[in-house]
Amino acid sequence: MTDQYDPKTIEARWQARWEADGLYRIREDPSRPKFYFVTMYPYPSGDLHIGHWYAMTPSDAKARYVRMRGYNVLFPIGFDAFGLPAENAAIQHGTHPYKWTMANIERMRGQLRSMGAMFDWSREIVTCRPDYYTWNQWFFLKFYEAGLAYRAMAAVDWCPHDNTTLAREQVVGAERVCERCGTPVIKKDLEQWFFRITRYAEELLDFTKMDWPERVQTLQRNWIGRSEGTEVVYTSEQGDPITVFTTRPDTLFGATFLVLAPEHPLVEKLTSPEHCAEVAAYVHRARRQSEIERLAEDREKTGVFIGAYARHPLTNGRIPIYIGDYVLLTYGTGAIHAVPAHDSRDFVFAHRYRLPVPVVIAPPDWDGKPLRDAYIGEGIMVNSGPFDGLSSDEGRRRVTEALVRAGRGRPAVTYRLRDWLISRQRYWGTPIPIIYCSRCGAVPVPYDDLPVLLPEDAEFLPTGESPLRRDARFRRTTCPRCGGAAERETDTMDTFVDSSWYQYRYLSPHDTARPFDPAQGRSWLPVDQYTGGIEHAVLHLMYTRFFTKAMRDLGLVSLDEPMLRLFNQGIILGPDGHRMSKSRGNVVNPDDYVGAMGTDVVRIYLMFVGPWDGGGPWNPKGIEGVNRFLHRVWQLVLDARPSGPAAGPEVGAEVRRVTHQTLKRVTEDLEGFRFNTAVAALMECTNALSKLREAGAARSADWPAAMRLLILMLAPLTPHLAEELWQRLGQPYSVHQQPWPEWDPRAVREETITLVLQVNGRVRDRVMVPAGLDAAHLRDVALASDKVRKFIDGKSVEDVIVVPGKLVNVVVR
RNA sequence: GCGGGCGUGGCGGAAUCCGGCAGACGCACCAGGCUUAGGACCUGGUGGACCGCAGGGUCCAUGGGGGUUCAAAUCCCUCCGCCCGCACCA
Repeated sequence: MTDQYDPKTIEARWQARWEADGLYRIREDPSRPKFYFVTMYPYPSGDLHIGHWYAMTPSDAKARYVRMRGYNVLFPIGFDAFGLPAENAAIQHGTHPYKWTMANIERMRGQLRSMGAMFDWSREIVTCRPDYYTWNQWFFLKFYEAGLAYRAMAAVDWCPHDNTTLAREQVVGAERVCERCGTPVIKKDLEQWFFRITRYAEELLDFTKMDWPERVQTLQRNWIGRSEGTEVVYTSEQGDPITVFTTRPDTLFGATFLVLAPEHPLVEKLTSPEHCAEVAAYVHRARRQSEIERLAEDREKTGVFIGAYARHPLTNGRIPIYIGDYVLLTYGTGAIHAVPAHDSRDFVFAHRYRLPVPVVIAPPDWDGKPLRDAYIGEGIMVNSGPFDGLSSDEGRRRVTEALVRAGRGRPAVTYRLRDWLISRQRYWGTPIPIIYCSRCGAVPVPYDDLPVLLPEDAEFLPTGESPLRRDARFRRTTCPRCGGAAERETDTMDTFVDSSWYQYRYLSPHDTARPFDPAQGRSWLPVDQYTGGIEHAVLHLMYTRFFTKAMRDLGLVSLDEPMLRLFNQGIILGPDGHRMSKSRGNVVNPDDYVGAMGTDVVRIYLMFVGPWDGGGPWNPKGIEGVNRFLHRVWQLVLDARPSGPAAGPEVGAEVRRVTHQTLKRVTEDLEGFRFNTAVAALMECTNALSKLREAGAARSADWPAAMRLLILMLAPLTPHLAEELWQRLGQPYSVHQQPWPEWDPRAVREETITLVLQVNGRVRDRVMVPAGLDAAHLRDVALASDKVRKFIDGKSVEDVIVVPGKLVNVVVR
């Protein structure tokens, strides 16, 4: 009898040994190809929960597999340590965000180590430390110099609960709530800092230089929202050009009025004196309305005539000008021409204000009568002067050409993407390195003065104003340009700035001279494999692409994209099928399971539950299955009792076949992140070997090699168990430095196959035949089968389809 | 409204890319063994209906309907249901 599998003991022992040996400390090694593997770093919220394990342990398994494939794998870890929860928790618990964060990090370090992952801890980063965030400030200054960072007054999204502005990406859903706390967001006019991500809108649409999931590409593409169309220039009767954007220039002759956004700069100038009061009231209401909860917003299209007219660029027709809050200042040109017959919103508006609705695209089967609804499809142009009879497609081109010739328009592209608002009126973030001088204006902090340190003793209760603003010692400074009294910017940066470039900092986390060492960059970049949740599809994953492109244009890297391959794992739900949350009380603590059954069990169970991108509910029962499996592996490998009769050579061949077939499957599955089927294959293999051992296989000369193969295949998935078994078989330390085995095509090959015999596509018989019989032979085998003959009896054989190695289908009539 | 995805046993899922034995692997369940007993463990069974004492056999079945094909969970069309993203975007 062997001793029992005791994960607690062996896991502690091997973790200590690996740590002592620096087994996972990575150095450059020109003799091996590099592989840079990054999994999204955690936010130090307190305890590592099962979701972290679900994200990280399969990543670790894949990284280990790649390492065994001969690559020099860099697999770092760090902490996304700035952000609101720290501040909120600190307020709640009467502690300091720094203390709270660092205590959490300390606890999570221990929990992360308990995963047995091959993180290279010597490269750990913590973003709330000055040695990290100083480089946020450095990037800010670089961006500022390049015109990629700018300050502007804008109506920004404001979360009244968190008391801070949000990036547009952080406002979610039709209800427009704060991504973090779910509070409905309001609008505020504030002077804020932006990163000019729109400069890269077009390039961000190009995904050809990497291999990212279709899903993420689609989300980003939708978010960027590219529209091709035409800019059309109308002219007010006072002579002001009024530019509108349309995707349907073929409907230009149907435009019967213009609508400007209430905030449009021309509104004040164009409004006639007798409409002034009404317009002012509407503008006021619109502005107020945007400050009221958006939930209450009705979808009615309202507007006000401003008493002014414009001239149509092609017909010179006289067109009334309205303002309406359904026109957004921030999209297109902030003004539209309304084509009520062919746009639903304009249709409603026109009916409400009794404006004409001329049809200029004939709907199919149109009877010439007024439309009951806007016809938004394409068709043949009518009532459009010289363009009558053209198709929409042709019309779009020709109308645009006519506008260009007349100097009244041009082809144009518009994006939905807005610049990235990075200012946050909170304490726990990177101070924005800008100084305001009454004489010199906004002055960047000189590089030599970095970092602008976050004062440790600031009062950080949220009041809606930046906490730093009330810290006079922080705020008051002198102008770096003129030396006069000046004030610091008191907003801090969005924490997504931190995560936009952290993969570069891992390369040289202790470099005090620059954000990262370019020599290290040349050895490791780009990230070969990135793993993390889909929830960052339009946030982090777009921001980091932007950062890399900006860094490229600043000459810091020679990459176009930061991460070549991306895999989005799913989310693991509570046992009740709901998202885990403290309030629901369904949070699964991995420590309980690790304590009871061991790390390796939890690791392999998370990989086994289903496809990694699927996620799903945690089933506490299911983990027993893999626990049994690991115990069975232990028994199989170590139980030396001779069992069964002495084996013939065919048993050895079968042992080889089973293990090499498994090796082939596991290799292919790990390549494709299909951990669940890899584990299933290993279970089948173990089951098969157990049976074979009963037939005497343990005495065969092929048995020891099979055991070694089994252990090597388990090494990425259950690193401790594999190391222990490897040692007990007397193999050299460490199993994690062994090359991944290659399967032997000869061993994999079956000598006999099960040939499926069908009649008219229905299975009627299965026969064992030697592998490699040719089609004619297989056909004869099929026609010789009694069961097949029973079904062709009395009918004529029309055809016999032979798929060598698989099946024969006899077609009868 | 626009865009994307998914529907397979009691459950998680496999086979879907590239058409070829549907239900791998595991959970749960049932029966048996072991045990004073329970648990653990081991062995076997387990989609449905029907026929047979039995060995076994027949039919049905991958959300519904249709199509292509010798052959469809897989490809195409259509409907239904669920999920996700965006949303007054001109």
